[in-house]
Amino acid sequence: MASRRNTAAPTDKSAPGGAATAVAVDAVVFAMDGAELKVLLVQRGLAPFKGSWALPTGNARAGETLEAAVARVLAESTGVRAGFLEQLGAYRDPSHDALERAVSVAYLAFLPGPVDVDVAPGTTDASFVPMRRALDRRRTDLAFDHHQVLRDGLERARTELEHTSRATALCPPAFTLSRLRTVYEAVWGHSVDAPNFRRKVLATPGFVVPTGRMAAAGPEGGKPAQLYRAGKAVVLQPPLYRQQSGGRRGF
Amino acid sequence: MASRRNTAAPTDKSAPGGAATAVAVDAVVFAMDGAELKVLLVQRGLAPFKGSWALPTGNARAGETLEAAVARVLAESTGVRAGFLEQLGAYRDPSHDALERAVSVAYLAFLPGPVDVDVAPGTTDASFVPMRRALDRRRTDLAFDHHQVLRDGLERARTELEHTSRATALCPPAFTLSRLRTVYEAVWGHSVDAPNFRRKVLATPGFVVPTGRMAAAGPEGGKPAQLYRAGKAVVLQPPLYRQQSGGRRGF
DNA sequence: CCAAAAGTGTTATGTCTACACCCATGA
DNA sequence: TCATGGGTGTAGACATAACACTTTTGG
Repeated sequence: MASRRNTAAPTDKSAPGGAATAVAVDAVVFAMDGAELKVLLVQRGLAPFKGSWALPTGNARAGETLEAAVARVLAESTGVRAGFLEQLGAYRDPSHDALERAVSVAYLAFLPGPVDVDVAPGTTDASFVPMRRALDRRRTDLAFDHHQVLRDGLERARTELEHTSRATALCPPAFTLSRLRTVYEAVWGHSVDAPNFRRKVLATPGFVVPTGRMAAAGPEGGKPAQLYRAGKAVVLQPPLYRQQSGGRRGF
Repeated sequence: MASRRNTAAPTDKSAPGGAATAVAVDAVVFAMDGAELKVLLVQRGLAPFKGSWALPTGNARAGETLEAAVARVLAESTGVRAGFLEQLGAYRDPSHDALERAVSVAYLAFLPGPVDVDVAPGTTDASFVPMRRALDRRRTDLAFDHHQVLRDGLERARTELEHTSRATALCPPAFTLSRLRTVYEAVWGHSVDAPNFRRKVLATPGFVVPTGRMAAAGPEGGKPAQLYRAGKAVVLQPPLYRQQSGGRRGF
């Protein structure tokens, strides 16, 4: 899954010449793997939290926007390139020493599937791990306040799926409505009625656009499905409501 | 409106003994004044942006949470105390010099009405100004990236009113449903049908609770209205939808 | 009595949910 | 022909918007 990378080592420090900015950026990168939602984690090889898992993180450089910083940190520490990174919030790290990590700003990104991950110098492992495992404190010990950041990222993703078309970012360029539905089911943690889902998606102009092509039928048969691509709409009006979180089947 | 304060001058710098944290906090404080929405601004008496208006802002101190920092900065620079401050987002200041304001974290608060505002040392004026004027670049020149922060704050307030009971924070402890409706109209920038609004608010359990008391009738007469107080519900289910922003009457 | 504002009723229209049912494919 | 999954139909429950109407006050 993760391969040792050969490129030059990132410093993971502030840019030489610039003053220490004390601003860290964290990346919450979600990806679908089959019907399962996974998140990108790295295992730290250096203090603090050596040996713990963590979200990809690093320091912003002087003169760099936060978006550029998180994209660079993500690429340098895992080799992963994310298209759109959306700000999740700012976190005052409880373990902050005065200059380093005075504050960290978390960003959220969606990928269609798990991609090859580099293990950068300073880390001992890096991979996409199932959400359920990543959020379980008994099984995964996350560095800094990354447990809270990850929880917030999941909650943000859940409401994003209700109100925007961002779910298509968790699908490949061409996808069936079933694939899109499994995204909703994986993120929300409960099943979604297929006929009604189909109608609501197609009734929202610009959510998905038919490609005219068909997907191959599954190995067990079944009617071949129409292939769609993401449309230009961003806001879903009306929204796609998830189940009230009374009976939780999710994480 | 604004009174000169006599208390000790805040330093508006990082705490003595702590290292420079480079983390600024900004406060977006909304208040209702009659049927109008206003925002708290201060006129800067010091560089940078001397003479410009700005949101109350200052630096976080070492060891201080962001919430504590913004509450302290708000109180020190205007004398205003806000109950609940909600994080709006992190902004990389385009005009940042390496150590100061490397990043600023904005917070949002609601007050029932304009309160007395102190003019702290380092500022030449401070008051609640109408949203329309504050957002109009030709009439109000805001320091830093505060124009964008203010726009984001208004947009956040608009969606908060749709999905949560936060609108009650813009009302006094006891209020009529008409008062609550004017809050929605002021923030959304369009009128709301009174009968339907009433029904939806009362149908949402825990949104408002009747006090049993009645408000006095207005100067021009009219049936006296029931007084309500805020309930314990936070999320509105179903939401109170604002008008689609096709015909904008607002800001 | 009139104007003003609170509050109730009503109706047409739309939306959501749950589930029955049909269609096309692989084995 | 059967299991599997794609796709359509539909009926009841529920929510919404628009507006007519009644009630209670001050002038």
